[in-house]
Amino acid sequence: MNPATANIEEAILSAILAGRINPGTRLGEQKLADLFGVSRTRVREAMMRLETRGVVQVSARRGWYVVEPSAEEAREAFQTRRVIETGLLHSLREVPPDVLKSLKEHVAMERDAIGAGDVHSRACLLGDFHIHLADALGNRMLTEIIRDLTARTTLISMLYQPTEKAEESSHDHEDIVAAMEEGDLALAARLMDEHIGKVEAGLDLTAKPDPLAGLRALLSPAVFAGNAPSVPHTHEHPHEHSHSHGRPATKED
Amino acid sequence: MNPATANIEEAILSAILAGRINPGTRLGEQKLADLFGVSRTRVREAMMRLETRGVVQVSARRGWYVVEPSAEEAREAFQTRRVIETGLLHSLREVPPDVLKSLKEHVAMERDAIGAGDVHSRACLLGDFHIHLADALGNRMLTEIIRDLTARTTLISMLYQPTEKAEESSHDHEDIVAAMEEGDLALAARLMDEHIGKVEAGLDLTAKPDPLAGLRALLSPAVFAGNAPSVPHTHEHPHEHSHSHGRPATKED
DNA sequence: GCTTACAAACTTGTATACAAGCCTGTAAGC
DNA sequence: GCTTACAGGCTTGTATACAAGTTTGTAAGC
Repeated sequence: MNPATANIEEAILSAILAGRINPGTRLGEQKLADLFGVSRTRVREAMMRLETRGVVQVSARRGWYVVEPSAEEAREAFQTRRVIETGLLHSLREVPPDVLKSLKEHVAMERDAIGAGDVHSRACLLGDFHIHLADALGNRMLTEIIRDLTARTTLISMLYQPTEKAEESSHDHEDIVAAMEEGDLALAARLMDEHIGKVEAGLDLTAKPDPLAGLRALLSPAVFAGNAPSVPHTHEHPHEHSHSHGRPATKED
Repeated sequence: MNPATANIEEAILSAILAGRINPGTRLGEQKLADLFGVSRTRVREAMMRLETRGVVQVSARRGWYVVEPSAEEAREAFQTRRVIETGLLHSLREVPPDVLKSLKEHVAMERDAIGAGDVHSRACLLGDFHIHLADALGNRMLTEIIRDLTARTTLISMLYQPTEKAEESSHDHEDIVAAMEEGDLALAARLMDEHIGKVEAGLDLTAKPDPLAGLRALLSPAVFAGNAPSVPHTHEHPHEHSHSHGRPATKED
């Protein structure tokens, strides 16, 4: 594949994984072309690839948007992750020592980031745990699949997660690795199942992603008393939610 | 997505799934554009999407080729399928009656096709069983993932499978469905694991895909006795193997 | 007869121009 | 004051032209 196109694709995907791009964000072709110093053609290629991978969508003649998964799609994504990640642990007969070592190191880094209050790298690390696990197996197909799924669940969390549970997630990861170390992979699989279930349960999927949520929060209660001032022109695209209303970008696990 | 692009993508993918396009086949942009009555632009879009999905590859300024998975990639693909499909069965608590019904119908169709000696639809059906299983769950993400994986394993089978085992595969499918009917999903998962393992074991991954295999078969032993006639010009691309040397296109399961 | 060099044809890579549609801002009419 | 119609700007959709590289066919030289 063209290296420039691959770079754009990778840059956007990892920005999503790191929680640095919000769901619903508009990605204009020309703007990205200028940003990366390439022509629109390349950007379009990258976008179409990302569309195939399920992280962006095109709205005809309006632009490319980072996906905003529906509640239904969220359920599917978590189900899929559960199937694959428990299946992965179940299919293992034993855990290679170097894999175990690198997973333990990863969990240690999670703990440190949480202890240091480093919100950003914490968010990255928590999502990366699962990718790291797949990667450690040396199966690139599986790694890529899980990467794409993680991108989606990251976006889902940004839309639906009302609370942060970084400590709990990290603890779960620790327990999973401990079970792997003891060679009890069935237990590890069960813990993973519960872990993903917990994360999913922590979401509020009934709360439809509300494009106006950020706006409403700004409006005073007087608005609802009848004497409403006209909604100020935000010059914001109706689909482009600014989810950047203070809540740190946390990943789903 | 553009409907024309989607059509091309779908047409090529399903042709691969049906075993009607061989691995290594060259897919020229202009040729496809003429065939589908669209411009090269659309064809390129479809090709890039298929590349993301892992079924075609581009060779710079030479053309697009249907992938020829290496032995290593073949192992990864089967491992991935095993992980996902056993994970899927394990994660099920119970099997909805309508799903069971449709799976039983599918297996019956397999039997009929085998009985009737209908090689082509048999090949289609055997691969479709797995897609059908995922589809029956109503999880579109999982279905698409398995579809892409099945495309790859289909190509792998065409490259490496020395023998056909349609009856055995269909029997395996029957047993899996039977276990599902009895509600013993752990058994179903184990059977699935063994089934995929059997299919993989049936391949000869040591036999590297040989671009000249088809050619050698045509040459008389005299060729190797020293007085070799010059190899006839085949006007065939060096990478374009004509795997269509008699063996019916069989899928891996 | 065999090898090597060269030219022509063909294929993809990339950019750009223009077409088509959507959104926003403004003004006219009620 | 409010609604509706319209124009302008902006963004993607699509095709096409040209650039760059690969393969193939041919002929000259050894």
